[in-house]
Amino acid sequence: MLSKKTQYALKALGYLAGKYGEGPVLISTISEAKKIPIKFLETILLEFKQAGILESKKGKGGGYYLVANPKKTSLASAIRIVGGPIALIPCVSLNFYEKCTDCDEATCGLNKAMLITRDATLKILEKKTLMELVDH
Amino acid sequence: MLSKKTQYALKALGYLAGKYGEGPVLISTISEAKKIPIKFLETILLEFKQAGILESKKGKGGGYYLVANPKKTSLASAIRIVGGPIALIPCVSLNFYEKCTDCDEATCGLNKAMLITRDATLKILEKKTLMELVDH
DNA sequence: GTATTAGTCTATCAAAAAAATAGACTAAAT
DNA sequence: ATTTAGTCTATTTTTTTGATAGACTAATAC
Repeated sequence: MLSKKTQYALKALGYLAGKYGEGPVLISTISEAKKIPIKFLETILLEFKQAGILESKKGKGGGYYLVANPKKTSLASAIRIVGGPIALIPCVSLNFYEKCTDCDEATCGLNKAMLITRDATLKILEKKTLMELVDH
Repeated sequence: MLSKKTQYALKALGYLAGKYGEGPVLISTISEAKKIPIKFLETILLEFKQAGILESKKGKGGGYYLVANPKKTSLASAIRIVGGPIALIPCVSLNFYEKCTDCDEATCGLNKAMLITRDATLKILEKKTLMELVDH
């Protein structure tokens, strides 16, 4: 299950994707529209800015906006920025890999099963983009 | 990511699947083989017993064993017993469903994307069985 | 029938992660 | 200069996860 932070993040990105090309959107606007605690949302948006997905403008008429076309960013990369692993167990994670203490990956049945699962999940999340998060 | 408890659970079931038909296995044996804290493992095995996956025998020569052929139990059901949701967000979970507070599922883009992801994951986890967890 | 073995149950406890909040600071626009 | 709005640092609260202790009960062997 994705953490609440990650869910908030995806909702916020979906909202911004829907406003793409319309200039900066206030944090408070997103917060109210998507029912996200404003201070929590601030840190989420900052992380995306630091990752290069979002840009911001200060002062009057400021806010956050997507740098690139929402079709350019996959859900997988968005989740990784803010939420961490997509794989179900660490020994099968691309970006958050950790070696098992008690088993040999070459012979571990669990490893193999989870690897297949991760591939299927990833295949979808790499293909889907922020565009798909826009409500209709 | 699956909780450590769920990972322990799958490892334990894999071990028992490998010993299927050979009579009861001591908790302590599984604990040592798979490096699982014994008291933690006790509660996990109990949960599986209560769910009807495992059976146990007390006293000398006792232990835990699989009730049915390991091919009969899917990874999805094993995970659900001990670990909870497989879906990435609650509004898309079959067994741990929770309604979103801030969106309409019919029009929510996130909901739709996560539904597709869940289906793909589930398709695999429903097909794979405890048999696949056996090391080779 | 009593000693031993091994699972069962209840109760906590500790640590880590997740979620939320507060407030001072800085940049930009009017 | 003032207002607006994002940035940064710090802290707190809550929840979840992971781990442990010990008394109890059932079954077997002798």
